[in-house]
Amino acid sequence: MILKSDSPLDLRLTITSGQLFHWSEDKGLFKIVQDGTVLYARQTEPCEIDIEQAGKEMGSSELTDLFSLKRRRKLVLEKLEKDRLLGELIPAYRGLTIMRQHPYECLISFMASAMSNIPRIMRNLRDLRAQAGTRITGTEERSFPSPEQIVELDERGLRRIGLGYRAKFISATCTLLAKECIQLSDWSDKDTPELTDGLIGFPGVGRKIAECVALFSFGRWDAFPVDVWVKRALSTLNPKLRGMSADDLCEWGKERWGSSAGLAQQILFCAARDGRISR
DNA sequence: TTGCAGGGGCATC
DNA sequence: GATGCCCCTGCA
Repeated sequence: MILKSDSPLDLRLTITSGQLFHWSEDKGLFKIVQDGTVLYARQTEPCEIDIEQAGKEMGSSELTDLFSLKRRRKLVLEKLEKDRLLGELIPAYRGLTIMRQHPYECLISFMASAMSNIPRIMRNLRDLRAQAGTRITGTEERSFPSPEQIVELDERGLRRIGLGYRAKFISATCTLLAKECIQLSDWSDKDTPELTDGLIGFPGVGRKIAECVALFSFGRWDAFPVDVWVKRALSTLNPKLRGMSADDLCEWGKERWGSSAGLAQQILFCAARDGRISR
């Protein structure tokens, strides 16, 4: 299946931008595992991605949604380009978009990311899938385990994977999800503050993770997760922000960029990580 | 070898 | 609101 975008869409930039953990690459072919599906995606043109899949088939509208192709990204970028802090960074990240992941998988994945680093996070999550997930037919991959499967694995199993102190939180959150039969997708009707407050209700989930889940799985482009990279980027670009707490910077970012805050955040994160914002 | 930081959160003060 | 602790890894 061919996915077409009305503006440049950089598959590599998007997949490797730190928003998604369940992927691997072989010579430009990206394999993405999510929600019982394995996607094999390749960039064919600047605005075009070729996708094949195995397991639970996604329809074209679901794939369009996954890559946020219905969003007016061009308008968002035009707005950010006029911003004094971000303007010069935009050309390098024009093809970057925000994907829309499965909410539950996104939540647990970002819980696993706390005080970690990307290679380790991806390894932990790959091991978690391998040990507790269900085989996806037609592939060697296993899906992300359900809350029940993680509860069964137990905190000890999660610790053996190397999740450390995160194991207790992940186990407790999955116990809650299973016992209360909570479907996070039912939370789509909530406005963003209500949604993030609800997510913060889970053990081990604070402001940062809640904003990530709102942005990366509920399509809330008004969310603004602040991690150490974004914090560093902001204090370099605007010294007045130095010393502000992550929570205050979160408010500041939402205030400044509104419905474009999420993409602004992702650009700041990538630029800081890529060394484009000199310290 | 040791020390430290890495996409946080929570309890305690 | 600040501080210490949670657990593990990779890197200097």
